[in-house]
Amino acid sequence: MARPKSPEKRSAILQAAVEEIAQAGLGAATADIARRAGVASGTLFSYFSTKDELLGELYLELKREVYACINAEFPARGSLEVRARHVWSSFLSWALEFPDKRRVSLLLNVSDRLSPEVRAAAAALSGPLAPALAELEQRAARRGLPQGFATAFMGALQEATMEFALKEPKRRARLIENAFAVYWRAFR
Amino acid sequence: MARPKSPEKRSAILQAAVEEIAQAGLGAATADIARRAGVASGTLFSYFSTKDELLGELYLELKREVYACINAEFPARGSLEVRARHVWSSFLSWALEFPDKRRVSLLLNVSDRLSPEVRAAAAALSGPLAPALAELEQRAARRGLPQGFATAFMGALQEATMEFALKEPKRRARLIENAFAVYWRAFR
Amino acid sequence: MARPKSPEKRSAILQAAVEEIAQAGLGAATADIARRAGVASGTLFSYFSTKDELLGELYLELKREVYACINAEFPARGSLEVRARHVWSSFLSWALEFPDKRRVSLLLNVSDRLSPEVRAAAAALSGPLAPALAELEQRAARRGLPQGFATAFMGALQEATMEFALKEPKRRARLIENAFAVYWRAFR
Amino acid sequence: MARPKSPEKRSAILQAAVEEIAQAGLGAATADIARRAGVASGTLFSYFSTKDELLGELYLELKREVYACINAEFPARGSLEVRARHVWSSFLSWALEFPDKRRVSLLLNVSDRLSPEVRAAAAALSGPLAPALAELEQRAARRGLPQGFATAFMGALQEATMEFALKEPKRRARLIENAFAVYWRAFR
DNA sequence: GATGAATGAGGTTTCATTCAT
DNA sequence: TATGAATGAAACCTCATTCAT
Repeated sequence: MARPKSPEKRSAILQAAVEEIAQAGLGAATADIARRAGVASGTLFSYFSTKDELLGELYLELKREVYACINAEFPARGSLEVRARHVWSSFLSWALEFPDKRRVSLLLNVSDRLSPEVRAAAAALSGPLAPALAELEQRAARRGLPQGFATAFMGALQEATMEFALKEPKRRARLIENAFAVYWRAFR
Repeated sequence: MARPKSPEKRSAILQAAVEEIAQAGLGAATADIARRAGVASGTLFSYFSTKDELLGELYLELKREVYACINAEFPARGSLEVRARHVWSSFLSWALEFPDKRRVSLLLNVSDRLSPEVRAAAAALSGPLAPALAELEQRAARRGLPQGFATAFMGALQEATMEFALKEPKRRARLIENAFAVYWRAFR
Repeated sequence: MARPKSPEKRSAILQAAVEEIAQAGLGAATADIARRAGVASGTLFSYFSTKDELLGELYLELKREVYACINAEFPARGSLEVRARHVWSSFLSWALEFPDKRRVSLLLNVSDRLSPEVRAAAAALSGPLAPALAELEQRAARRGLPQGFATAFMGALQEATMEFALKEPKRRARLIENAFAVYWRAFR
Repeated sequence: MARPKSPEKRSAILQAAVEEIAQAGLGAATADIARRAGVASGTLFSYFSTKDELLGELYLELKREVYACINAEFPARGSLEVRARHVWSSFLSWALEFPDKRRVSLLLNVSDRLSPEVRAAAAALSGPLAPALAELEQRAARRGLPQGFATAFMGALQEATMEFALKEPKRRARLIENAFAVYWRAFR
């Protein structure tokens, strides 16, 4: 199964899935996704043998995209604060530019439809960003917090920040900076 | 009246919904919920006319429960830090004691199946806890953060904390305290 | 079953059935009928052991009512034309005064929910009106038409007349008279 | 296209609907209709998106059929009597040949499940038959009867005739002719 | 006798997936 | 390979009827 003959079609399906799921939730019908992608409903299943496989691939694709975005122009030699701020703001840029993708990513993350394999694969995707996170984790550890906490915390705070940034686009830049200050103060 | 509609049955349905949804997601079948509650499938609809109504009531019930838990023994005359710590730890103990309820609450919150009315009703439920949150918001405002941010931030950080507290029950108490320290440092 | 302790309740149920069925068709829910009648849903079944029994009784009641209306002031000694005209116009008065009852009667008649017994009982209800119809049948027979045709014809023509009388209440009286002329010309 | 949606299947569903509804009324289950048509229950909904749509299409199909039958060999240049007699007898032969279809048509007509659009579309279907009916209406108008009455009257009388023709197939031809004589006498 | 909560079969409709074309 | 018609399990919800109170 799943023999991608045309990468364009594959992308079209994934993109259509984002839009459809952002609107209708994970219950979005495969037929609707296929229609929006401009392919036949059966075709979808020759690219993804199962709806769950589609969801898994979609999740990985979205993760790949965020990480690509964060890793682009990553100031690998900057101070930890500089690197942390980069992670912070480039993720938020991406999330604010593609709110549908972010919502789908969240929905998938919270759902029980992602196999452990997919979750593991997603975790392995972070790339050059990883060392910076590791340093943050060290600081967290010094404060008696477990491995992974700093990252989870950043994610959670970004989540909260997003919500407000979407409501008030005008103050967006300031909000992002001020929220980072909160984060940084906690770990400095 | 022949037989009053029994509050026990209503509770049984809500409780069954929690368990079923925690396991199967919001797509859990009403028939399964009814079966688990020990009532006929039709009975569920005489307590909640619609699946969406059931979900809404469930959400409110869960919110009522957390707030009841937080407001119990609320140190209304303590310092802000004391009150914030109370909110922090009593919420976490509820969430850790009833992880299913927390998960369902989260699932509902993220979903698009809650009517604006329900969301409004849920927001109106916080009670004596409200003034403490308001004070936290004032501090956030002084740091250029929008109204509501402090609360959202606390929620987000609790979310992250939960995840780790569930993984390592033994270090739970320490984790909760340390994570609060992080929170407090950010706003102090 | 079916032990009518309170004739008022029985009537209330039948009246409610008329209104509910006129609006919602024969699929009207017994619970809705009961509610409209101001009795408990279970009570309905102590007056009529089955929905079909209710429908049958309702049909008979309606027939009784039309016939009572037609037979009141029946000009038993008038010419056939006088008597036929009386049947004609008194039926139409009733039908126009109680369009709901007429509609329900029609719906029941066309449906397959009336037992042969009920149909037979209904046919036996016509009373003093019968001889007049018998005379009309004789005339029809002289024209090579089968037993029952004249009556069925009158019913069908009344049906058509009703439809127009309901649309234009102002010309009602003239229409009724003119339509009778058509009927009478056919059999004179 | 993979496989064109087959007109045979569509017809089979409509035909099955006729049979099932003739027997069980408009409440006939879609699943039963599908089974009788030899298709899966879901298939029915790919031909007709809703039960009501099925009913509407069925009504139109039946109307198309009667009109086709009446308009075949229509003596457009005959006298009004000749043309009226053609309408009369061709309708009756259709109705007598397909009593189920006639019953379903009647049931639908009396029900409240036909949208105004469908009723309008049905009315627009009469074709070459229309002018003849118009002439009949003129005659009715001269007798003080409203627009539409002559047609409704013919329908009503046919209804009555049918009933008897079904009971006594042997005298059918004579009955039809004699009943037409009654009609014609009324308007001559 | 009256009530209305409880029942569960059955109704319509959706949708992931298969497979003939 | 791509198509979309076909499938049928399963979902939500209704309702006639029963029966404890």
